Amino acid sequence: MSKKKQVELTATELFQERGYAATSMRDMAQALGIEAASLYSHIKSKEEILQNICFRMAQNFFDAMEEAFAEEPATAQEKLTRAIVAHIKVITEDTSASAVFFSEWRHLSEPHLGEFLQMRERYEGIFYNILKEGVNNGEFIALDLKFSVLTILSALNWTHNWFKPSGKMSAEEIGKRLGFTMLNGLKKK
Amino acid sequence: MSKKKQVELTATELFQERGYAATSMRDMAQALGIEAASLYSHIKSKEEILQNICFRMAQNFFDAMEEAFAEEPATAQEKLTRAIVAHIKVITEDTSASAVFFSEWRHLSEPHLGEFLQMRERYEGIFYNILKEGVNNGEFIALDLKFSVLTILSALNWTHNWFKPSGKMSAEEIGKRLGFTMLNGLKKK
DNA sequence: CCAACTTGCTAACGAACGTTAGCTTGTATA
DNA sequence: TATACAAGCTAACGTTCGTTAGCAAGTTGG
Repeated sequence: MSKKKQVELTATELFQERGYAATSMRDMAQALGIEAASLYSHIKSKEEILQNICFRMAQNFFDAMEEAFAEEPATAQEKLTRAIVAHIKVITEDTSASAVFFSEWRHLSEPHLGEFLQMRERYEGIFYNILKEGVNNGEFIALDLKFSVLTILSALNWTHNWFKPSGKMSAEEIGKRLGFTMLNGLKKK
Repeated sequence: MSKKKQVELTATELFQERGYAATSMRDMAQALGIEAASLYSHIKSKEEILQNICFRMAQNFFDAMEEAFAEEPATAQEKLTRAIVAHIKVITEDTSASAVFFSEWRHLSEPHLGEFLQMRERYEGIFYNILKEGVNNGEFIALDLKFSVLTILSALNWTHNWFKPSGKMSAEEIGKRLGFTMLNGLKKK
């Protein structure tokens, strides 16, 4: 692994744990066993690390979605399940970067911040369209689309807080369960 | 409103917007139209503000839960719905403080941090027990309890990100809808 | 009215921040 | 072998941070 990759990995963990603003270059350097000034042999700036994390994760989410829909599923339910599974897979592949992605983007400076927010909006639109299709073709109950997209993403996006690779459930399984819960609810029929 | 209350309110909004660590005393002072040093006429320290926010919100959540269960509901479903509604009411009553509560607690120093985490664990236990009761008495499908508590709380806890008092839905309505979605799912029967 | 308190200010402190500059040593390449 | 580059270090910069100290003016209460 390149030193630059190591720097980013260490930074990601520290950003997750302490937050971007509360993580200093000296913290990062110490964790890597070097001096803060030496970090600049590998990176341009502190923010460059954050940008890399945020835009890489954003791209991962879009890639996963593209793969999930490589072949067009027949139903909106299938689409939703696939979208949820894909989303969870990205999160669980790198929970630290996901955590940073979900909460530290606000520290991006312009124009990166604006770009990031646009990407996010586009991504949410994918879920919106799936739900809309499901409501329109009668698969889903009548619902407030925006509200429901946010509810689903809320449930999904907190996964990084508690997912453990060593835990009982695989990412696929978690995704499937979340999909099931979203579609069927908790109540016994 | 007392000046101390104003300081806390302003700080809450800034903490929400920028994060605790990235909000300086000078930022807060500026927003209040005074100098940073003057803040110390009203507060002891920066962290005192954060402590006040976190522990006040924690208490609010417990109070709301106590009120929701003033009379013992008959079913686990009713309990869950009440718990969800109560939870959402607290969040929507003060979305800024809620946002700070959910994400900035990590900046608390010990022993406050430890206390906070204990309170949080106790609160999650309430949802855990409701789900457990529902599963045991056959109201809910067999499920992984921990996973489901986290799913529900995930969905609920992101509400502060998008709830708008001026929006179409009241807090009660949002709570009811979230409860309905959790219990029944999106799928049309 | 006067003393005590409150609330603001300026000035400053010691510490911490992200980063640059210059140097040294090790490594790679022609 | 000599040169160029990489990767580290120390020292330092200018800036920012949370906070304290001392002062002045306004407010409150006896």
